[in-house]
Amino acid sequence: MTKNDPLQIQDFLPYLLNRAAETTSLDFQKTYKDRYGMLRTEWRVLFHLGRYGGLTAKQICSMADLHKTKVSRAVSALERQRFLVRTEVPTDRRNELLSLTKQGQAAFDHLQQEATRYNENLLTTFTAEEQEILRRCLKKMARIP
Amino acid sequence: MTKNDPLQIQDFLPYLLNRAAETTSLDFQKTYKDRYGMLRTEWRVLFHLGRYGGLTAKQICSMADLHKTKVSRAVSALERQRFLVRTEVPTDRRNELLSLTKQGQAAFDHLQQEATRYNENLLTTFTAEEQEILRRCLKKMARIP
DNA sequence: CATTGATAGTTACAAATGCAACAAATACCG
DNA sequence: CGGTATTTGTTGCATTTGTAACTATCAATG
Repeated sequence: MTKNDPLQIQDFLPYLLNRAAETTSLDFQKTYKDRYGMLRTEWRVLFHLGRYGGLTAKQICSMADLHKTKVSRAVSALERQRFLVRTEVPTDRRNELLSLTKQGQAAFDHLQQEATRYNENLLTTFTAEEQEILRRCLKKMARIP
Repeated sequence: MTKNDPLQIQDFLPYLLNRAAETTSLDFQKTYKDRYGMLRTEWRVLFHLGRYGGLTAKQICSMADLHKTKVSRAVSALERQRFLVRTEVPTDRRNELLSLTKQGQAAFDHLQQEATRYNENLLTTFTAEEQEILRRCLKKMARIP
């Protein structure tokens, strides 16, 4: 690709990233949508709570780079389905500590396994070096430290 | 990462891909949203038309991996803003050939330049080898031939 | 050609999202 | 203290999206 060739769409990274993200997300969605009735954001919140334990909505917002309204609604949905509970933090009653119920933990355990399997399966087509580079480049573009 | 370590969220590719896709898409959106009043799908359709000339909605669907309703609405919006026109195909009046107006072509020319610049800027942090691997891995995951 | 089936594209309705305004609690500062 | 500003989280409303049903045209088959 010389500098003056017109840009191919498949070389435009936001486009490529969106397509890869959609393809893989829709694939993996099969794992949780029907069985647990979760949306993508809910799965993402569940994953954070399962992986990192009790968190406040604010913490999830910044860790997952999600807007607070999206998190607020995902938390409500997960609460409604009894996957998590809120507990007041007495020292600052603006915060609510979110933690998984037994049922939420079970769902997380299962989905984490599936996620691991999906991920490993996806990565098998790449060499170790490619995996390493891919991860590093994606993190940089997503501005994840 | 040994096989039995729990999966880190930042190593789960659908998650990483979504974050990178959102970050870069929102960045680049600054270029077209205010100035041309386009949404992401509309920019995507415009890009395809500008890059590959007259196409039918169906062709755009399969090339861009977009659902036909999304394309239909994007086309209507682009038409309303006089970025494209539809012309009947006499041999099969179900098809409509979509082509850019002068104004649409001008917007495309400008945005393609911006896209190239944005892309090159994003890629400068990577080595040539990394760029190559990144592109290849993303295409494979997006199932782009 | 008449009937049935397929294809291109649109539309109606429900669900999800983004944005701004909001309420409640706390922090800051005279 | 008392008032203003910040922070955490929710809600209302407009916009966008997904799904399914729909229209219009064409193809295939008897």
